[in-house]
Amino acid sequence: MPTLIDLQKLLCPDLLKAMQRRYRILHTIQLLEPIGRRSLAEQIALKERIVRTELDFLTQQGLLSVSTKGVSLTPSGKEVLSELTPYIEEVNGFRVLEEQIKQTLKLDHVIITPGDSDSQDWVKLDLGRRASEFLRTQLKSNQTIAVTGGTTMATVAEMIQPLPNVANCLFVPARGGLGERVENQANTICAEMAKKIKSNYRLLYVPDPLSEETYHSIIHEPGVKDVLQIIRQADIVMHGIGDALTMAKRRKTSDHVLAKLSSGNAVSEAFGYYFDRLGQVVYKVRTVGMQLEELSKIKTVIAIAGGESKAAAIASYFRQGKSNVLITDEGAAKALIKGFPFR
Amino acid sequence: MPTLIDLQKLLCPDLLKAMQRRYRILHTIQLLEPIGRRSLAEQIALKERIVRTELDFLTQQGLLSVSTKGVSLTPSGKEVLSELTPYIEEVNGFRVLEEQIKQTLKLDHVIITPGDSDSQDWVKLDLGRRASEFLRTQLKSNQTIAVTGGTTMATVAEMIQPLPNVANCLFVPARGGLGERVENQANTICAEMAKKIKSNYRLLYVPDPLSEETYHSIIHEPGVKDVLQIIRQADIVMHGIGDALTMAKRRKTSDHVLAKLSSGNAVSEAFGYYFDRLGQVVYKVRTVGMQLEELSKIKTVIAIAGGESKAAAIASYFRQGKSNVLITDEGAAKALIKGFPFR
DNA sequence: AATTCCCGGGATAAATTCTATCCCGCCATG
DNA sequence: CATGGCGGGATAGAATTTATCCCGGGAATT
Repeated sequence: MPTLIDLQKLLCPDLLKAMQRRYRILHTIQLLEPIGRRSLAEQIALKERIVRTELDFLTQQGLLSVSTKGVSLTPSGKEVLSELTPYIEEVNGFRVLEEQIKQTLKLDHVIITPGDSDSQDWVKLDLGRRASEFLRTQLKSNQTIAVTGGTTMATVAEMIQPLPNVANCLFVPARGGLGERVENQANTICAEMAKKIKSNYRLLYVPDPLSEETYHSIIHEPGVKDVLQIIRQADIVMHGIGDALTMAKRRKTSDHVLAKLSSGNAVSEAFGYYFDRLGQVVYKVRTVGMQLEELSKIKTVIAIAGGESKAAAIASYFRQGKSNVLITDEGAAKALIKGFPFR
Repeated sequence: MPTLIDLQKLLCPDLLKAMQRRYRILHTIQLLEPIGRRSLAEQIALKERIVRTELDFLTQQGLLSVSTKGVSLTPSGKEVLSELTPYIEEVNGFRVLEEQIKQTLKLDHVIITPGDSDSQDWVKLDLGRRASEFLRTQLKSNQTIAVTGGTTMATVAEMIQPLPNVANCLFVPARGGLGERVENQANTICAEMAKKIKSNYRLLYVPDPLSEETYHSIIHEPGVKDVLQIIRQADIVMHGIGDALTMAKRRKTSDHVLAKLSSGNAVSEAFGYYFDRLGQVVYKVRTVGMQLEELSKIKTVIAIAGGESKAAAIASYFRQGKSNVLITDEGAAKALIKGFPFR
């Protein structure tokens, strides 16, 4: 028994595309509001005259309000967007994709957002928003959440909203500081998330990576030892998946290690582990924090990564990865299913 | 919780309009196939170039097949049309209209078809089709069906299809012959319906109307007496509702009777009864056959009438009418609800 | 066999809509 | 005060839609 969408795909496919386009416009406005026509046009790769036509129409329908600062969603615009989301996902065939990936990678949950983070910034924001919404469904009072750093995790912190029914949680960084911008460091993200949902946090002031000598010395520091203990007892972990060489360079890895990663055909990186296409660990940097083996004991491990170019890294990580939830975008999902690079 | 249609009405009303137009095209083709572009354009009041564009698209989508005789629905075209019907009715708000009329006229069932029979012939055909489909849901083996004459009833006979699960039914004319074309007479319609569903029929060879003297004589004729007995025991009655003066003229009513109908402000006619706007009987012609009072004893009495111009007659009849099912069209339904002429 | 009617496919011209691009004044921010 | 981003205004060219008509083929009717 076909749904209305199945019938409309056959009877007026062009107009479904129009619906998708308007949804995308509203959705992007929701993430970036208030935003002007030209910026929006740039974000969603449409000419400004076309965006204007659509904005005029949506405003006329009462879904947008216009000011000199830009356009924003009205309350009914927000409601329409929210109610429409499942239908748009049905149009996009996301349910099918989610199920395929779920079974292929043997996961408990897969969530796919529209777009491709490689092309549009708002897609990564949306990943963050969906990840925080998923966290909301899982989180209970008095729980401990360990989070990693990275740009995608930064969007989770940016998009997370207060959780009224949850109290007295504890956020900890899953690993030490990174050689990157402070706002993408686990400590910063951890603190921001904790503040936003009015919970506590502990920070980890250790370099990452570090020498064996320093490692053996630093793990006995009381301030470090305590946090490590908390990290190991986390109920939920949220982490990104990185492209191996990109992450290595970002972390100012030495030339000889870079050479090793290259010769080992490293594809992905998570928690200091570098994996090749088959999921084999080709390098491990010494870190203070959550270790890959420890993930097996944790009930909810959420991986967040998107972009078509990340598909290989995602597939590589999940060959051995212990995460049981993936939040990704349409670009990555389709590339995963295309069989590149796995199977 | 809004449906997808509610959301699409707001976000892309053009999509719904296009869907409605394509539905109407497919629907009209189903009723009149095979039909050419120019005829179809005329039927649905669109320019032939526009119809061509739509036909090209629908053919490309596999819903139509094209021959030198005209276009027809493909099997999947028929299926799509069938599956889409409830959605189109939701778009058109027919459910709401049906419910309103059901409650206003205190009926068991109301069925509304798209269009207005005043404007397009295919709408009357569709009334006939829907009426025969409804009959199919009600009819059981060994039942008796009494039918009247008229152009609308003729379309029921034209559109009815064999009923595999029903046997040994008996069709009888609800009243005697009319002063009109033979194909619209109750006898003809009765015979045609019976033949189409492989059942039996009895005919009634009596003039209608007739004098008191002839009446008292003819009702004792064995051939008439038997059929009258069967008519009174009918399980189902299907009848039309006529505009009073139109019917009177069609039946070659005398001038003095016409004057009486006019002075009595007759609005509708059924079973030889002429009703004014308030449902009062202003005139009764003597007929051999089903009488108005006898309808109360019959379980299923189906009235079939459409066209905006018929709304007054429908309302007038139902002020006192004993029918419990109405099958009408959108034009009549909307006029009924507009409060003209009742309430 | 001839004629008529309706068919699909072909075609042109005019009207309408869409699209690309740029400009102006206003407002907020640094 | 300068700068950046905003909405609203505007024109020109491109694309699509719309209106209308014609031709040859096939089927039905006379």
